[in-house]
Amino acid sequence: MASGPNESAKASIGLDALSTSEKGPTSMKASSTPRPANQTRQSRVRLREDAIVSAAREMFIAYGYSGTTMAMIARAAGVADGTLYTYFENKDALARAVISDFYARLSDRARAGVAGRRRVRRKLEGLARNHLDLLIADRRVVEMLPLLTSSLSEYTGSDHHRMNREYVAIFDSIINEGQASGEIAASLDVRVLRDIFFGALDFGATSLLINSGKGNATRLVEQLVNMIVGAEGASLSVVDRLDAVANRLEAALDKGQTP
Amino acid sequence: MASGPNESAKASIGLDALSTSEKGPTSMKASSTPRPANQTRQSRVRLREDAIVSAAREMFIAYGYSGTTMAMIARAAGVADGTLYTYFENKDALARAVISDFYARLSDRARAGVAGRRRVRRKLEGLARNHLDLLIADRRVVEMLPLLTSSLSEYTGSDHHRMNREYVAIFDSIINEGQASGEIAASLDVRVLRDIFFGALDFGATSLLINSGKGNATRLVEQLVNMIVGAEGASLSVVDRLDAVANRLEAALDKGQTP
DNA sequence: TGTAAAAATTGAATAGGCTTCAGTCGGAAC
DNA sequence: GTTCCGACTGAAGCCTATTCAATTTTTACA
Repeated sequence: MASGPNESAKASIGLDALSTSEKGPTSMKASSTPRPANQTRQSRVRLREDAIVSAAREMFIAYGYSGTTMAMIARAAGVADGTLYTYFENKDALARAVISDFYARLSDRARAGVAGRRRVRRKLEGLARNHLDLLIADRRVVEMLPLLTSSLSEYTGSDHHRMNREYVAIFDSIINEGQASGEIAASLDVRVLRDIFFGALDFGATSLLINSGKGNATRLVEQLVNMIVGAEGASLSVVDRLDAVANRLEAALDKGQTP
Repeated sequence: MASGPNESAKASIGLDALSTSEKGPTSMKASSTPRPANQTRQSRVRLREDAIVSAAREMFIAYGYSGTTMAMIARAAGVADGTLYTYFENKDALARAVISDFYARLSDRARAGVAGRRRVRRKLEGLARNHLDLLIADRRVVEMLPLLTSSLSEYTGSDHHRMNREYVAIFDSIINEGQASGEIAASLDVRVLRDIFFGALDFGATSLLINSGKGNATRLVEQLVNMIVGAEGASLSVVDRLDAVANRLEAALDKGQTP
């Protein structure tokens, strides 16, 4: 419900990265000597891994992190308790896999949503809407993240950090485009815009859930994008525009006077 | 603003509210028949409660929620394990008390910081800076919140919800003032501004911690406030109006030239 | 196809943390 | 001085994450 069936490759990507970095059951031998006979096993393993992650996601969403036990996940995935530990080092690693899966879906959808749009404003709106929708659907998954990063120094360089960077790059490139075309004030710092954009959506998602809002999501997205694309931040840019107006008037006056 | 500043009583308020709603050791008898002799005992109890909450906060900040055990808190507070349960129903309730304490401090500082300033812009800057600083200092405390609200319906009407509303009221009143004076575009929805303001600060705090930023906090606060107070949402319309004015002047000049 | 090696799976046992509760302590009331 | 009552204690109980020896399944190879 919250997520839906695994589209195709997207989940695999996130999980691939995890299975090798966390504690994948796939041996190095398998990757060095890919034999056809191995594929069947690998695909079976992959399938089971997917089943475990899916089961975990559903349980986490339904009961929260501390509210779901490993036994519950095992039962839901149709495996024994111990089997979970063949695929994931511990409960935290399993939760991280769920989050990675979420990120992969988020990025995929974001890229798809942005791709079809021409104007910077529309791209930002699409990105915001997609982010907001997924955030609302999988809120509990996202909320687990701070719990799992015991120290920030350890977060830096982690898989999640990488995935987050990749995702944010989509936003950055839109901002760059907007600043190049003049639709977004060049005086605004991309890093600050990031905080505003994603922070507002994060908070907005929670607000919407608490107030069980309906059309409010649209209002939030619209006003948020307005503040960024309207060339707003810049009282500076207002000054610039005043300059431009003055220039135009002067030019017009000059033209009129010369003859 | 919203209420009176309680320099000394602040922490007590939050804890009072908790100790009665959670599982306070203070009997109803005590409040119905306040005897002088009782006060000593009560004050001792209050002191111990404070000690437990302080110890819990320090442990939570140092080791995170799941990383701190009740035994650790008990040792740090100088009491036996079981004593914790005389004051708080369980680990979650203790964590909630820590968060309530944090909220109380946040509100007090915010009111104090805003009080000395005249201009809307300065008030917002003060509020933002205070919020950011405390968020960075007690990040781990704040991160526990989503964990403790198992269901959003249960959050509504809770102590935290009430405290959050009180705190946000400070922001709201500044926005109202700004919109009345024209410094903030009236077209901007307060609810959306809230999400942007607090969301950006929340995200910004994490960003700053990850990048171990220095002067970046100031930049974030400045640009964020700029986007709100710059009369931005309206900056579009301001720009439009300037354009319109320029057009009219140009047209008038052209007309004057033609003859 | 048959067999040995390797991988995957199992679930009972272990370990550790939250929570309880029967018993002890210390001050207040009279 | 005695009784009473709430505060306090810490060992025991329970629940859950995690381990690991034993078992089953799969693969490799003759």
